[in-house]
Amino acid sequence: MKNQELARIFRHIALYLEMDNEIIFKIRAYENAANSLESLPEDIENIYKKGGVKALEDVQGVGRGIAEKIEEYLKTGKIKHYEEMKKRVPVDIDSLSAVEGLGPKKILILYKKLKIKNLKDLENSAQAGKIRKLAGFGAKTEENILKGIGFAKTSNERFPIGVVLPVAVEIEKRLQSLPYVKRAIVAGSIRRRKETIGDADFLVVSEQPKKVMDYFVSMPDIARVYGRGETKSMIKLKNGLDADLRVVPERSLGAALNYFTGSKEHNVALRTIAIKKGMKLNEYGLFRGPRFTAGKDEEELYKALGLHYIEPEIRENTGEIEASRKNTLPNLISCDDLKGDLQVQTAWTDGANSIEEMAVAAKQHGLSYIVITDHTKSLAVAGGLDEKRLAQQSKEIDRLNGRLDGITVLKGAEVNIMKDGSLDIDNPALRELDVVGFAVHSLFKMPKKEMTERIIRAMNNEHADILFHPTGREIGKRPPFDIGIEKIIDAAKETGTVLEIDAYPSRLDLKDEHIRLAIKNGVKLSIDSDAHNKNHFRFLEFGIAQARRGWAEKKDIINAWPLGKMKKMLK
DNA sequence: GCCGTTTTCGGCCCGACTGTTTTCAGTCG
Repeated sequence: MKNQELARIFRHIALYLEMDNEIIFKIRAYENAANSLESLPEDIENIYKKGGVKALEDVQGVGRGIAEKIEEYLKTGKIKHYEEMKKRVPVDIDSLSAVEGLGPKKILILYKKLKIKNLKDLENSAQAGKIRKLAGFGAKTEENILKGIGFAKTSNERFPIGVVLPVAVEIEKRLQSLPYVKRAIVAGSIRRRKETIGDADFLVVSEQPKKVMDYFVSMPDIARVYGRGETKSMIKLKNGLDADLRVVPERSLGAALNYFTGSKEHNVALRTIAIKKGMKLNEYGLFRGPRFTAGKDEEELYKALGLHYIEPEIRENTGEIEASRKNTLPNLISCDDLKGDLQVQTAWTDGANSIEEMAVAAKQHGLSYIVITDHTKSLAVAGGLDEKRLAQQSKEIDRLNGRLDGITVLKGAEVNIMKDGSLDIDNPALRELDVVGFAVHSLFKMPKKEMTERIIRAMNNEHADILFHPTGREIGKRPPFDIGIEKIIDAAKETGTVLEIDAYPSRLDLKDEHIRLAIKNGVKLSIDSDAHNKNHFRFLEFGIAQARRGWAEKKDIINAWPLGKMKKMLK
């Protein structure tokens, strides 16, 4: 899929245009196209193959000019215009612009005056004291560049939501406990529950902003202070996470929360609506001329714009605003809607706790049923179960259900999909299970066509109920398998197979846009913790967030249904 | 360069902080 490559090129073109002092709107057009391509669930090459340049122009942010550049890239692997730009200013634009405080204008001057092309050149010139002598630069800038180089390696890093959320909530609590703080809220991509987080945004209501700033920039776990102003400060924590804090007056809380929650694209769209209505929207409120119209809370703000309230998880400007205007927003699944968990590992294989311990923990978590899905025999590293051991486990589950109260334990397995698409447990044994989960755990690098066919063949097994972690990715560690997700979704619909949203923080698989695509095609989903110990049921929260980002409703998620109805959905 | 429930031409989101400046450009989100 070339979507990301093209997005990166258009981002570079935008930077080069900025060096040339091109008008801001042309630059934004390239950035918009890059954003749009990055979040496009369909393969741009497919779109082009099906409908040519005309179809490309239907993509948001892509017009005649950029469509032709996409075509050129798909046909020749290059974009002439871009190649010329690179030739004229041959610098490593990604790594240089990753240095905090270094943008296209400064990069151009550094190249022209000092022939700086990459981080190494930059470091040498800075250390030699050459940068401070350039017009528009100074000793402070040089110092910041040197600091920035040290941080550049980590500054682009994104952290899984599962790692960041507890840290952010902790800081939120600390801020909230200060006597001069009225409200403290985590906003930004954390509030939108994006799967990975670039930085943490905190919003505070206080009448003593200076005191808040003092506290924030001197917290014990800070590695660096980027900036500190009257109402805004930026820091880096020792764990590598960047954090921003803004203080606003109370009447602006809703507008500020909306602004700092984003996404940027969503905000821009809202502001455009405000302008069309003869108003102005910023983080302090919605204004008609000098008159404050709305902004104390978000509901009032959306209403004043002629919209229904939009949940943070879907504020990505991917159709939510239109749906809000027409009052066709989804009724998103919520945190307490889940009744069961359909993927749970135990000490029978690579889990840490017994079946009973997992069942008790699940009940405490508010669930009324779980499925035990230990690995199967071909996954030797996990001590996978064979048909005989599965039968033994089944007897233990029967005994346990006789004893347990308020929670039902179902029999299942996480069966391996073999190279040829067959399953590693025979059909008579599968028939005995309540829920057959199945997944790829080997030969991750198969070519796209073979991998897709392999999985689809497994989906056609008469007992195969739920495809676990369908794309196999591990965030920050392993890319997804090369598969045709559209074909998998079609096959799920045809075979009545459920697709999983694996809530394990490093997986979050399926991802949001695939969830939305699956739902659009009438495919049912499950949200499972993939728990490997009794504390892992809390991961369900992240799966629900992921499902909400994919516009999922209760009716789409089979383990939000009562046990009887859920079982009827299975093969 | 994109886009259209004002428009196929004339618009295009808004503000904070820093550093190097004597009033602002560059960068960031």
